[in-house]
Amino acid sequence: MDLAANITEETPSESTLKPERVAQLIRERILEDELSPGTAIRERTLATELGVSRTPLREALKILATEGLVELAPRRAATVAAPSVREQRELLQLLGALEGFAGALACTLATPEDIRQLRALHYEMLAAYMRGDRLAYFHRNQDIHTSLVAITKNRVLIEHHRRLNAQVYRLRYVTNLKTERWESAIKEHELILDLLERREADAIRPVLEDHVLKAFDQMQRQAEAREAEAGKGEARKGEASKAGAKG
Amino acid sequence: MDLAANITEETPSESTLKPERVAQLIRERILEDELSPGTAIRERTLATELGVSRTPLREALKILATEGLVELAPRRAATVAAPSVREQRELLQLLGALEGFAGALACTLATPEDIRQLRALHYEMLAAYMRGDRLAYFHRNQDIHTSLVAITKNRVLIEHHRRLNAQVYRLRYVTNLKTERWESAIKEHELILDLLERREADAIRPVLEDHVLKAFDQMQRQAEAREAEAGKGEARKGEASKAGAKG
DNA sequence: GGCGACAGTATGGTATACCATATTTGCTGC
DNA sequence: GCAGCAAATATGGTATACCATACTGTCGCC
Repeated sequence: MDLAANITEETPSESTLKPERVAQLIRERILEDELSPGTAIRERTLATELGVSRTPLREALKILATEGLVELAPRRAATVAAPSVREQRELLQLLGALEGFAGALACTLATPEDIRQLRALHYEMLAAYMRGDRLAYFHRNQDIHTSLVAITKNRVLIEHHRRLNAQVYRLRYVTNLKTERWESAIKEHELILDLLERREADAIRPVLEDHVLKAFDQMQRQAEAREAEAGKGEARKGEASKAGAKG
Repeated sequence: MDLAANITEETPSESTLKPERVAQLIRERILEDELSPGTAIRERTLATELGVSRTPLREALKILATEGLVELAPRRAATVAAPSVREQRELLQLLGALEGFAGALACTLATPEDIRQLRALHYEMLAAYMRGDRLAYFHRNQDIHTSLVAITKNRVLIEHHRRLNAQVYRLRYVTNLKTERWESAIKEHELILDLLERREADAIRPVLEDHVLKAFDQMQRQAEAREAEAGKGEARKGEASKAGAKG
């Protein structure tokens, strides 16, 4: 029973509860692709690995399932969510809707300082682009979208956006990195900033709504083209999330 | 140990898991106001009452907390969520945004059959209005909004809308019933249906976005007026949910 | 040789026991 | 009489033990 000293937190039970910390740990593993979509989560295994018992781990899994990051089936191991192409598109569509609404609101609410901050992030993103630093580019890109939503000061909106973003995080990562859409994406960002500065709520909304979806659809076309070309060779799943893992 | 036969489900462990069933039970109690906002949820008490142990109950609470229906604080009893006025407005604003987006989408996607169904619900709502059946009126109203969102076929959107709706359910109930806004609300519904039929996505969106918010703001004004009039007399909380109970 | 059934094992589901902490109450001292 | 502290109790947090079920591997029968 003494092998439970794995985590070695300095504050054993301070402000955040264990299930939430555990959930955060798993969240990070999922977002960092240490736990890839479709992976079965063995409760005893992961619990021992994290140095906790199954009870808080299971509560964490319930949280993550409600957030849509893992999928629970009765009497079956929890699996890291592997949204179908259809669901991926649904997620991005809603994400775009939220960002479009946020952008329209931001046209009223954004202070000059807010806009300056966004432009700063935009330039940092450009810098990363020039350096070819794809990870930094990706993160600045995320920051811009997150900051735009944050301008609304609507915490409920911010939270829903955060969750949706987490659900498509890997996807956006791949989308942003694997496509040759950088130029147009950057142009769109510049357009968005301009419209925000000119307070054109009606114009900014459709741009934001389509922004991520466009990237997705283009990625889809590329993926289909690649598939048609390669023929087979490990289709990198992502399609049928309910397919058995064995076989 | 044999007193666990309280629930008396015909299928003890079929498709739905216990924590989710428990969550649903608590959800219903919250929506039906058996558990009113701010109420402390005693784990042992409620667990015994529901005929389950604390383990699935706690998992259910984690689910409900993630959905925003209950609030968890470290080492403190879970409480039924009591959103502040500010958060209530944020919730309604996002709800409106989702419905506005859904309505715009529906202008493209809705089949004549969909629109007929909506009109049917609308007339049922009018019937309830004429009868003075406030509960039926409320439910038909809910059905209309839910059906409109369902037209999009976007399950992610539908689910987020459902959750937001649950969070403001009581609120909308009160809003719809306690205000003298029936006429204008009905007029708005008729406008919405007309615009949907004429496929005017750009016009329908702002109507839906403001629809619920308008009702809320009017209710707020009425509440303030009533408060100013009554002076004191049990302010029916709803304001500061984080305020200490002691003092 | 293949298919099916049965048994053993592993895994998720639930209950319970135990622990730490927070709250409350009563006692004591000022 | 009030305030503060201490102890007891109640309550949430976690671990573990036990149970039911699903999966797997093997054996036997067709």
